[in-house]
Amino acid sequence: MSRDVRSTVFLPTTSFPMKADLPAREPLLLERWNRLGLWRRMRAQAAGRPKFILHDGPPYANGHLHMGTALNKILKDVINRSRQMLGFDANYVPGWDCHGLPIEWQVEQEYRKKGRDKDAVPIVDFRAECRAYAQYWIGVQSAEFQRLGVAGDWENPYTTMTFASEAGIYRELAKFLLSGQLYRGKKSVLWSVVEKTALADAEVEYHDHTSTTIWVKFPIEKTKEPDLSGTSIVIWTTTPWTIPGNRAIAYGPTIAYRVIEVGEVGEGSLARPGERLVIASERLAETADQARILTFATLAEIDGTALEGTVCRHPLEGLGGGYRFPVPLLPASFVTTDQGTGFVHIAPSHGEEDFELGRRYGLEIPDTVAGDGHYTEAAPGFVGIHVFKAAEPVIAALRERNALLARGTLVHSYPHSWRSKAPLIFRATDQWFIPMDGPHGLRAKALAAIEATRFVPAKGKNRLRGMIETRPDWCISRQRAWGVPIAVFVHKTTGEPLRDPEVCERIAQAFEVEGADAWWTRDPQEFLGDRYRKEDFEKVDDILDVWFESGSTHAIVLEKRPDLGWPADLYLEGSDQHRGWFHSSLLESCGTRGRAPYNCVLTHGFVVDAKGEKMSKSKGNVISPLDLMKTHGADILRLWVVSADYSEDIRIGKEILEGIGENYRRLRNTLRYLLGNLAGFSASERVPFEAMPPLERWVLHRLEEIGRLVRSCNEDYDYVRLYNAILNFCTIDLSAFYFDIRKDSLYCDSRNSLRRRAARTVLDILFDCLTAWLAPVLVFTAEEAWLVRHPGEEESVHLRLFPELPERWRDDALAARFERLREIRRVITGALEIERKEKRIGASLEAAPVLYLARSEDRALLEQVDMAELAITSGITVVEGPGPAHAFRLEEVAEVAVVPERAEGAKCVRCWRILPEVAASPERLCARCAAVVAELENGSA
RNA sequence: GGGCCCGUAGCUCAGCUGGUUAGAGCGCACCCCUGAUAAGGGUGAGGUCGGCCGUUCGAUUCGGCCCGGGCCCA
Repeated sequence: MSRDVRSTVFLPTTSFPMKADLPAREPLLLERWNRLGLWRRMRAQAAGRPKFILHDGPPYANGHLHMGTALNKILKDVINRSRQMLGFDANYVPGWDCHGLPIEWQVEQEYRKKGRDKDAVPIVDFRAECRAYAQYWIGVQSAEFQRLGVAGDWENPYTTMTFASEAGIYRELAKFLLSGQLYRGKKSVLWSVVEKTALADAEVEYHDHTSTTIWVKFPIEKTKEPDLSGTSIVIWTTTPWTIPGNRAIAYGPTIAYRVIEVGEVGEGSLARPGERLVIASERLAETADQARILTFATLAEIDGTALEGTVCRHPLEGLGGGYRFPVPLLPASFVTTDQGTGFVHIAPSHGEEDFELGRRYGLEIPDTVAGDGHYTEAAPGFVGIHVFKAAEPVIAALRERNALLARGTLVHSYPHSWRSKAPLIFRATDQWFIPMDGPHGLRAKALAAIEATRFVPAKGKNRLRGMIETRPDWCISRQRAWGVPIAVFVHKTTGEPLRDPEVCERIAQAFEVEGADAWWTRDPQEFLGDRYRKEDFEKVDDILDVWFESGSTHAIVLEKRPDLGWPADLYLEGSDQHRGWFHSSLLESCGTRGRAPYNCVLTHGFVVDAKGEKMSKSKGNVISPLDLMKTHGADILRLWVVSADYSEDIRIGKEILEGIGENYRRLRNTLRYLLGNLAGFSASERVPFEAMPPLERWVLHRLEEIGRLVRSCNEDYDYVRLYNAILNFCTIDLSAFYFDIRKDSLYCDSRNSLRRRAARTVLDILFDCLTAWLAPVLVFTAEEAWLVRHPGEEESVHLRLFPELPERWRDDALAARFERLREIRRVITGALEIERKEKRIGASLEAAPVLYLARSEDRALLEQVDMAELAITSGITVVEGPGPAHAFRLEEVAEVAVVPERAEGAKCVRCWRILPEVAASPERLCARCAAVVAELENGSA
């Protein structure tokens, strides 16, 4: 052999590295896209196409990204990019939720560190600091989202705190006000009597607190149940000061109760022998013990349902001339027998459950306690006493009336103010509500809108419907500073809010110019104009709940921006947003526009650890997307997103990421192999479909099939299915079959050979398809691969569309033939595997098996293709018949038998096939290779 | 405690309206190749379909209970 044969072999060559090194390479691609102005180009290119609008649910502008926000944004990005490549104009405008308590809280904490007092700072200055704080985190999060490869209008996002947004949100509120869908009512909220303000849940700390507990007798006045007449209901409470506010007693309809008559009592007992009491059976022993009742007789056992319609007298009846009202017994599911007596005293002003129950049954909601913690005139006998000092006076009054059965103390977890550390109380306060029912029928509209909306997965519909069906009126007011004000004037004598469109418009215009601060800085008379006098009105100082704000983004973003549109095609958030954004957006939009702001709602689950448990700092199982960026890269994270079923909770952990890495390498190597074998490919080399060998036509058939899957999976938002299909295609069809078979042709056939040219034509198509299909997910890798093949300053895979594949490629009959061929091939590889184990062969090219086919259809199949080529053997002999008994067979492949034989002849030094003709060649080349080598020598000579 | 939901091989997922020995890829084990080489090919072992009890001729698929987990309320 005179020359280096290896140099005549067309081995793959590419600059696309096998090692991805994503953490280093991705930032370079991001820079390139910024230089290129890729986003603007994508928009310009899609101008005029049908729009696809995924409206971004605004994350809260506070803190770094976590796995949940990363999952959410990546999923949105995959969908948007896919729609863009499907031929839509998928503009994506990211947004941020900026107002609200957490930011106020952070700013206030910074104040405290510096020893400043928030209340001493003018509200407008405080709001400015909150604004700056939000702006800072918007910058941080924006950079982090972009690092994940999320494409969007990052230069022009929306936020809820721009002056335009504040004005827009106020205009939405004004729609509710002017249409009569806004009323002021009472609500029981956690209240600090020290700061004289309502507190939100996040401002509450729970500490142990020692409370005085009391057992109180409520004499029955009226009952249907004869066993109950002349008895008293016994309640237990940890807040004696709420007794003046009592208006009802709750019982459990499924709880068993007992009527007892007190026998002997111990020393100091407040119980009187002979008196009759009603207590839950399960709580009897404990209660008797506490009351020092030594003996008692059970007079009757009754079900909770027997208590229906029973009415008691108030235990303080007559005190200070008050408490002369009936105290009804009401059924409630929250009554338990874990503690107490199985009866819960209900003070509608002083507890959430109490309040809701009171509202449902139309109870009075008295203002028994003022903001500073002192009893009002509504608490006769206690006026001016502070509730924290009320236990003894209340107990004394109860004892006087023989209404106290026992007292004690209890150490329990109790809410305290995070600021003053003082214990909190529940107190009825004025709040603003949007009614769910009534003349506007918001609930009915919302339920109808849910029916008209597509939910992915479908179970989301039930969840949202269930919440809308049972929710109380929407309380939209908060007693805070950082938000859009409920800019409403209430008439001092009528108590009615002023509903004047001109006033509202003046307020809105002021907000547009100088932001919502105007509500605090301007003279109210400016808003009221000439027709009203500010002295006649009370200016509301509450702000809007942030859920109303984010619920209005459809109006201030989709409707207002000319590059978007209303309603949205899709809202996509985590499943917690059934209670949150899906919910508030639905109510806001139904209240103002009569329908949902979205046509489709997609929900995803939560990110959990490898065991399926939630990630938390205390468990130490938190995985940060920002860390993964540094160790794995965004494409790995993105691949993780599409490889998981987002309709359920999504696990992440070391093993899972390793698996994703394996799959990533498979995809990357597929692209690399394509690139390597496409070196120097040009259009002139292309072979028309009709001239292609069956194997190529089969690959094109598979491509066409997957091309349709790409479209249907996008329609269904089913990325796992698509991802698995593409991965399996690369692994089973390409790597293990098509690529393996075509190596011989690609490496050794003449450059002019039809077979090699057809193969390269198909590789080119494969490259086009795979880079496009992977581009929405592997945004960096697909771009990197694309640029290797299509270098150019202005080039980007993200400016492409998914290829339109000709339907004529579809050939189900051909696919069926290949299915059978691959079955037969499996019998051959199975037979060769035994030979390998027995060390009779190594490479499959060392074999030239005898293939016995009993079926004539199978023999006909083998006439259309070269089975040796498909099985990568040096030869094959096809014989009619069942084959000898010792032949290799597979149970699941009927009527196929293989007798392995070693290939006869010598090994071609170029293509490594073992053929008889090579033995006769002085250069040890097969006929094909000899011709190719000659061709190359002539060409180079 | 209540509402909604989930639980198929080590991992990620398929399994239509109940019906033959429950599938795929990855991983794993073994073997081969050394011209995709921190690659590639082949063969194989892995599942009492969370558990228990029902309905049924028959249940991974329907019902109940329990266990484990998640979201939202309380």
